[in-house]
Amino acid sequence: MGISNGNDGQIEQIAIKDVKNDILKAAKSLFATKGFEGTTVRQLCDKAGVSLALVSYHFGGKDNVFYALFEPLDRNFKNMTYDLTVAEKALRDFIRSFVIYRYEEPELIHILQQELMMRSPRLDKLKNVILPSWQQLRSILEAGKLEGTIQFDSVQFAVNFVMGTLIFSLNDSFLNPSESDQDITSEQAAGLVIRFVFNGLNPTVIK
Amino acid sequence: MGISNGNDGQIEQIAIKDVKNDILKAAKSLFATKGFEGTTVRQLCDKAGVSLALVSYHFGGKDNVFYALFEPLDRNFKNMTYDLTVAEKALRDFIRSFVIYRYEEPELIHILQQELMMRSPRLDKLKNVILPSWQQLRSILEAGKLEGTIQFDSVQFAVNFVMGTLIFSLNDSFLNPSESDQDITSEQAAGLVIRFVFNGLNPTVIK
DNA sequence: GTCTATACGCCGATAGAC
DNA sequence: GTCTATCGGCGTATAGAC
Repeated sequence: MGISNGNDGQIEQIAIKDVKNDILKAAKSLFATKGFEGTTVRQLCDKAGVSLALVSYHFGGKDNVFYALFEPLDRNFKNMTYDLTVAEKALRDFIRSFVIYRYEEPELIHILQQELMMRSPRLDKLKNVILPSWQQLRSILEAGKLEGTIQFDSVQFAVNFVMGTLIFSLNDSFLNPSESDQDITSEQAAGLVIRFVFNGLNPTVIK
Repeated sequence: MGISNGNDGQIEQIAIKDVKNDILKAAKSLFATKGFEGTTVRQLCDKAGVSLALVSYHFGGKDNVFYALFEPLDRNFKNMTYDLTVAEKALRDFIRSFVIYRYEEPELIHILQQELMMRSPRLDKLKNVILPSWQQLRSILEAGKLEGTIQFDSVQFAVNFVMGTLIFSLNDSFLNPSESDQDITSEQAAGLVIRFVFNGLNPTVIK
């Protein structure tokens, strides 16, 4: 149980083959590029350089490898809160931390998006990871509306707009084949997203 | 070949069982809710009320059922062009037609999103359907920047922002469990999206 | 054209040797 | 703990009767 690092009680961590970690690393990469169902346990073990049986032995099945991937993310986002009395700053912070996390863990976020789009049966156990963010954003937006600093007609649409912008704020090599990676830092990207969203939600001129 | 309606040369179209169409209808619904790979040919035929063998007989395999779904969309979007000399209007029209089409064919668009997210092997044959839209939007935005009516730093990000907003502009029952369907028309929804995007791309006040 | 029955491959999981 | 070999199930496609 818990966050075993594969060599419990052992101090020497370096250069010891950690099968569980190898499988997790392979899974993160493969799930991100081919999807959960599009990845076979055989591919997983090949990439990890271990034999077929070890996924079941260490995790008890392919599904549990998947859930194990999201344990760190779960721990991260649980503790995150925003001061709703200054909604504008809260929104800015929310966006920045999302964009930055996205740059740090692009595969994990991408897998999450895939599962969301597919309405996968695994989402049920991932609710703890996803819904809090959505609800935080909604609370921030509603607080901002009361405060008068954020404007919109429908919370629903506003939440969707912001999340849509956030989720598509990373380049997609398929959709943007010409331009290779832009050399933009996560901070710069966060700035662009913040500007777009803030302008979008503060309609100074009705067109 | 082509758009056979299942009873070639026949005038009487009503109440004749059209197996091909029944399969397509079932496929559209099932692919949208369970994904392409998550749907089996058996489920497909059950829902269509025909026997297992007919998918292969009429379409030559599950894959071809999928591609057949997008033939009408392909024809639609091929002919669509926008007058780039008035970029602001072009952008408005682009957004409106996208949102409205999304309300008319929610399943088709949803399937497209799924496939995009999964980087599915089927995307290659769907390039003709997807890339033109992306490129049109990019052209419009670039024209607007020259014209001075649309402002942004990075085309890349601007395209992604707009597309993200568009794609997430429909309600997701999973992410918004409380609110049931909002009674909003496609025109109203288009208006909301247009306002968000236009404000987002016209930074009148830097915050 | 449409059906039922079946072939064949691939997947996830496990048994059992080491 | 890790391996190889194998089981049972399911998915697609097809053969063959009608």
